[in-house]
Amino acid sequence: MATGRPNENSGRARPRYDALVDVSTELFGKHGFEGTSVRMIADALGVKSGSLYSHIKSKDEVLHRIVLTVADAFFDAVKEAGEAPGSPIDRLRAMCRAHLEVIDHHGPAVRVYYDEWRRLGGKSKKQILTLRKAYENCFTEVIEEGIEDGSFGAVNVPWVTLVILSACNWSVEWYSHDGPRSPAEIADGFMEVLFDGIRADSPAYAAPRRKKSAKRTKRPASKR
Amino acid sequence: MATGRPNENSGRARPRYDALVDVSTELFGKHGFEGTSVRMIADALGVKSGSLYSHIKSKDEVLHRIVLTVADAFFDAVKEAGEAPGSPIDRLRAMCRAHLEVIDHHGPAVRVYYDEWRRLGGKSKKQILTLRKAYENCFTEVIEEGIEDGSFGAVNVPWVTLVILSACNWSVEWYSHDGPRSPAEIADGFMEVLFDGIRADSPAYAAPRRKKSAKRTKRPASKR
DNA sequence: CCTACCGATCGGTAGG
DNA sequence: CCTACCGATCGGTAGG
Repeated sequence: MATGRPNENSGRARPRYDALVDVSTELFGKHGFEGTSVRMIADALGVKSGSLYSHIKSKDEVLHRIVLTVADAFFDAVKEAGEAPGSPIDRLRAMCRAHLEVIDHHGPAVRVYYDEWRRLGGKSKKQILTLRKAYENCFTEVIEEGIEDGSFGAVNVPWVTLVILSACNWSVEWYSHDGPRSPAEIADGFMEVLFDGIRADSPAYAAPRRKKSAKRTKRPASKR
Repeated sequence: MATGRPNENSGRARPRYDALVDVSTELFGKHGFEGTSVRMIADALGVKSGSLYSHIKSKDEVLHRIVLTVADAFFDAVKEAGEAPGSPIDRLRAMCRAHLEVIDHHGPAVRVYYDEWRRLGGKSKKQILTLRKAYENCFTEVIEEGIEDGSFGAVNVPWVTLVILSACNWSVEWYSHDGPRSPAEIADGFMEVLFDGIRADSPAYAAPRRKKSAKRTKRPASKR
């Protein structure tokens, strides 16, 4: 939050600008940034293309705004979840859930974020990379705390971080708001795999079967 | 393999066509498909843009060719690794390694595959989705075998499949040929996390410390 | 927010 | 593989 938005102007409401960003988000998500013309945006707003430029300086500015908003949302949500009270495993679960909830809530803007952030210019791109790094550090810190307080074993922190980040980030490719699993259920699924592992002699699989919950045999949302 | 390439012509060598695809791959990877013009491709080949059309029917055809080649490569490599003799855990490791090796070997074509496959038209897109589904089934099958033969616990197959696919697929975002970790080392890292989990009472973390190998405290390639 | 327009560039074709 | 060109469209600006 407060990372500095393009065209920021003292918090005044700008409904035209917001509508412009919203329809641009839809179009960038569907056709890609380069595949979307300013005339497509203007048509969707019911105005002529020249009129857009009283609200924006360039098409790139709109992309920057979309990507930055999502990067802020991921960082803020995960940071808050990671700092809440609770055991390391519960906080890790809450961070995954928060990540999935951002995907759920921001919809097509998240697609634009993942697909187009690298097309941003030098300074904007660095801003995104900084936010992303801070986001990742939230995960690393909770894992390290879990090792220190005995919640987790002597795991390899970077590998564990990478696996959990991969699960969260890849979920943009298959998650659907209308799918069969909620963000919370998906976070549970991730945590189950990460916590228990798959080795046969893990305490998770010792008789009597099925601890925790009965959902071990159900399936998650369809994936690709 | 043999999934039918666009413009296929009885295996005859077509060095001009191949060079065209190679430079297009580089340019699509750097600027995106929509951000690359046929004139940029022609310039890189040292010819005029009109001359390209004696080798290709359209710019879209080139994208189809690139994406299909990578989809084939992933499927073939993972299938072969999954069918080799060995324990389920070793085969799973080999499949991850094979995935990373495809990323390593195909370089920018893999970027294009992940970034642009959804811009393909209806029939081409379905072809890609079919290959991807078959690729994923390879993982599911090995995991199921591992449960049956007692190598793994009574894990939730879809969630485990999703986590391992996420780790493999997300690696395109951070893997570098010049990075500190080989595909085999990365596969080992993934398998370590997936097999052992992170719970403190896993046999992996029982005293005496450090089984398997001593690299539990080293770090993987930098990630984002 | 509009009209009118800028120069540049787009994917692709005709005919050699 | 080239010249020459097609009509369409690009992001953006001037002046109201």
